[in-house]
Parts: sequence; structure tokens; C-alpha cells
Amino acid sequence: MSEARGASNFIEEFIEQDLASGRYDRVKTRFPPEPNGFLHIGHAKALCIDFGTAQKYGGTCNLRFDDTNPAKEDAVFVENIERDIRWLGYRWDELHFASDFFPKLFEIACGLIQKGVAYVDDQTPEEMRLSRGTLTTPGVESPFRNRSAEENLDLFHRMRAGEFPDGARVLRAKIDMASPNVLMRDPTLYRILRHHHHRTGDAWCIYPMYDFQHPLQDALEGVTHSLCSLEYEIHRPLYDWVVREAGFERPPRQIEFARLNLTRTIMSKRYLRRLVEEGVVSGWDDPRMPTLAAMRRRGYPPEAISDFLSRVGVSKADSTVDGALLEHCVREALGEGAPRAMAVLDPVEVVLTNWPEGRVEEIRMENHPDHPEMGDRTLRFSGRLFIEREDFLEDPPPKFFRLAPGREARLKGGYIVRCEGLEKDDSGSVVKLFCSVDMDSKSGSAGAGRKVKATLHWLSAEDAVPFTARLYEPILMEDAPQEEIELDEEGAEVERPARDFMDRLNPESLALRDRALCEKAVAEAPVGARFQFLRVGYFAKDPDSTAERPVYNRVVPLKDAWQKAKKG
RNA sequence: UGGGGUGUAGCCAAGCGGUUAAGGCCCGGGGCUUUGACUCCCGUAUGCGCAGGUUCGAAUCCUGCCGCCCCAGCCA
Repeated sequence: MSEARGASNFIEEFIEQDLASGRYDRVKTRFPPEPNGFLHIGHAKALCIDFGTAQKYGGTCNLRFDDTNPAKEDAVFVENIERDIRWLGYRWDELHFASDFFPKLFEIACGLIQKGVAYVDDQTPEEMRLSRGTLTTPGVESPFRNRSAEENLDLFHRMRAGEFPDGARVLRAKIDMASPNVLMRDPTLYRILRHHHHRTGDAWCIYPMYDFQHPLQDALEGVTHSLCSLEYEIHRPLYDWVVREAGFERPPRQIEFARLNLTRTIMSKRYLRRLVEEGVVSGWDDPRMPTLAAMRRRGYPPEAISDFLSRVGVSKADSTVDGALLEHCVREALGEGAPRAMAVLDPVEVVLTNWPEGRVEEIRMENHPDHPEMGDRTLRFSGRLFIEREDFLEDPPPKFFRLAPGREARLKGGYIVRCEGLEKDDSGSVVKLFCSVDMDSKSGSAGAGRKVKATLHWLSAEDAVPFTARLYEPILMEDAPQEEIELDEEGAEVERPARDFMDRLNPESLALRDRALCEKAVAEAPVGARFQFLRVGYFAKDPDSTAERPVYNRVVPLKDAWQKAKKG
């Protein structure tokens, strides 16, 4: 099943070394989200690495919820995360919750106390902060550091029994208050916290900290390779300390990689939450959000996301990937399978002046130019049609070769028309084009051999169904620094927010086209259906659609050489 | 000023002492085209953060310097 043909990144190199040296005889990873929010494309990177690596080496991957902080967690996030993982096409081996291990973790903590490497500290949070020292100065040992094991054990049990108020005491590891690695200065292992937990209810009033729970749980599950992002690199000595002190023979190996950043994309959970709470977006699944729920709703195929992630690669260098790469992957994933259809987003009426009165022709249109097996459909063609407003220019610039006064263009699958005149409203905008049609130019006929530079998409009045198109752009206008350095009164450097990220929001991240027209088949397609609107882009039907008013999200636009030429 | 990481093209990223430094995205040029799409060709680092050194030979080894990221939660 697995085809391990050599390592394709540094993590796999480590794994192959470990397999070769006999350190491990199998591969077991885990994906360990905290159920406190929605998964986004950044989490998807970790997810693909965790599941993908296990898969490659014929191993297994667990899904584990690190639910050790009930104040921030909720069962609804658990459900959403599970759904997102399945959507990406991954299946976990075992499902675990940190909360299922609370009794075991408590037991291990007691063991550490008995060994004399953990103690109960009565200092206030403020006292602890002060005595921890700074980055450049060592910390000071707590006055409670040398209590007897018996006293510590008693105190810890009483913490668990609820004898002390929140924050009154903590359990700490006894490591080294002078360590240059601040994390090793007697880190907190347990805190008292009275808060209803979404799974254990009020059974516990003490909760383990990440640095205690995570390594132990990895070890208890039999994880061999604990893959995580770079910010945990400095936690590794502590990770190793915990599993070693707990007595695990063959502890997991933690390997860290760089997390994903995307241009013009907010990836911070805190900021995403603000967008939702302040109503900037409609919710966690607003198609402008970088969450998997949003991408699914917008119409991204899951294969596009895994393809994107595999192209991005895995390394330890901080990076920001160009959003154009994701778009490319989405287009590639959609190009083969999405049926083509006609939709005119910003219609302008075309009247064919020499079209036989009352005549309506039926035209066969292929559903996909490269896949005849996808069949075809019939569209009507008549003397009253609609084309895209931007496909006509009264005063065309040099490289514009679509319709203009006196110029010809082909209506795809139909006839060649020539613009003979136009009508404007009081404000000067074009409301109607008068065109002559070459009756010998019907698509596929002998007279059609003539070449015309432009082929336009169109809809005849008989077939045009009104709908709303939602066009999306990146939610940020630019990638600006989050912080800038300023000098305070004493001339010291301080960091403060350069500009609130809310000021960098792109006002054009959502554009509505509510006069848009589409084919009947498009209007009647089920929610989630995806089409390539010819010459416009890929679109997916949104759940907001009603029978009277279909709504389509632009998944991604088509590449457009003209738009590019216009700007350059 | 402490510790841990990291720096190869506009953006990612291979490279692990020995031909002219992979590949993808972006970009430019051309072919094809009843989607200015798709596709197909071609092109884009005498250069690998900078400066020295070792070597017949350095992106790869050594030394020094510089930039950027992470760490002082009873968050994860």
C-alpha cells in the first residue's frame, strides 16, 4: 500500500533513519487539535503532514482532541473538526480525547511527586511571574519548592478534591530555575480551574497543562513521531523531560516544521474570531474565510487543498505562500470535471436587427470541450440576447478585440454579429446594442470558416434566468507588518500594532452581481453544484439559494490575459 | 545583552564536497484555439544573507558578522 520511495522532506528523512536504526519499527502519528475553533488552511497543512506521513510509511494516525482548557472549548468544534478531516479525505485510526486520560495523567503526576520532581506551589501568579526571571536573568526558586513528597501529594489530592479556590496553587515540575530556556524554569503542570467541561462536566477542577498532557498522551497512545509546528521547538526539552521522568521506555520523537502563511490571508484564530464577532463576515464559513468550512462552501474541491499543500512542501523556513498557487490548484482540480455553462454577470441587451421576426433556434452546446462523454445541452438563440457589459467598448483601446461599433464577434456556438449602433440612458451608460447578424455564419456551417478574433458568451432572453453571483477577493488589501517599532519616552524600543488589521481589510472582498443571468440548468442545479461559467470563472451554488433566487459563489476566476494587458 | 531556530529567483522549494544550481507558482515571448480559458513550446539565479578561510574543486566543510522568527500564560 505505502510506497516509501525515499524521503521527500526532512521529516521523512528522520523517520527513515529511525526505521533503519531500529528506534521504531512502525510509524504512528497524531493530529491533535484543541476544539476551540474552526480548522483553517494552516491546520490543514499539519493535518496533511500528520495523516500523509503515516500513510506513506504504512503507519497509522490518530485524531486526538487536546481538550485541557474547558474555558475555551466546545463540543460543536469537535463535530466541525471531524467533518473537516473527513472532507479532506482522511480517516483516523483511533479517536482520543485528552479528557479521557485525566485519571491516568493524574496518576502519573502523583508518581512524579513521589519521585520528588514535582511540587505544589502556593505562590500567586504574579509572584511566579516575577520569580521566573527574564530572558537574560535566571529565575529564583519558589519558597515552596522543597516540600516533602508527602505534603505535596496531600496538597495535590486536596487540589483535586476542590479544597482550594481557582488559582490558589499549581503543580510544578522541579527542573531548573536558572535554565536559559525559560520553559524549563519549573513549568506549571496542573492548575485549578472550575469550569464546566464539554465532556467531563464538573468531575474535575484541576486541568493538566499542554506541556504535561501532550507528551504523555503521545506516549500513552504509542505515537512514534509527534509532528508539530516550529513554535514548539523550544518545548522539546520539556517534552522529553516529561516522558522520560514518567518512565517511558521508547518515547515519541517530536519533529517541528514551519506553519503555513498565505498572502493577503488572516490566519490568526483571534483575528478570525473578530471578523465573525464584529460581523465583517457572515460566519466561520463565510467564503472569504480561510477555514475549511468556508472553502468547502465556496466550492474548493478538497483535492485542490491537498495538492496545494503537497506543492508547498515541508521545511523549517518561515514562509508566506502566494495565494496564486492555491488558486492555480483549484482551477486545475476543477478544470476537468466542472461542466461548462453560460452566465452573464453584468448583462447588456443585444438586439439583432436583421434576425427574422419571432424566430427561435435551438443550439447544441457541449458540456465540456475535452469530454464529449459529458454530453451536451440545448440553448435557444433569438433576436434578443444578453452579453457581458465588459465585452463591448464604444471606444476600444489598441489590444481590445471584442465587440465595438462596426466590429464583429462570434457568439459562442451561434452566429457572428456586428455592432451597428447603440442606445444609452440619461447617465450615458449603454443599455442596448443593435447588431446585424451574418445568417451564413452559424457555428459549424460552411460559412463559419471565417475567423473572428473574439468569441463571446451570451444568453438569449428565452433562456436567461436571474441569479446572484458573489465575487470574492482576498480579505486583506495587502500584507503589511503587524507591528512596528516605536520609541517610548525613555527612548526604548516598543512594539505596537502598526495598524489594526481591520484597517487593512479589502473593501472589495465581496462584490455582488445581482442582475446576473444564467441558464436554466444552472439555476436549477442542487446546492454545491459547480460549473465553469464560460470565460468567467468557476462557480458553486451557495446554500443561501432559494427557488426564486439562485446564488452562486465564484470559486476562482479564470485566468484573463485581457485584464492583465489592461493593467500592465 | 540569554536560549532555540532559520536565510537558495518575485513566492514556495530541491540540493547532503565533483557535469552548465531540480521542480512548481508568478511573470515574459511564441504556437494552437468558436472560452484572451485549457494545452504546447521557449525564456527567466555566472548566483545560493554578507565577509573571510579549508580544498584541485564549496550552496554544501570551518570562522566571524548580519537579517528574520519563536520563548518570560495558572493558553494550546
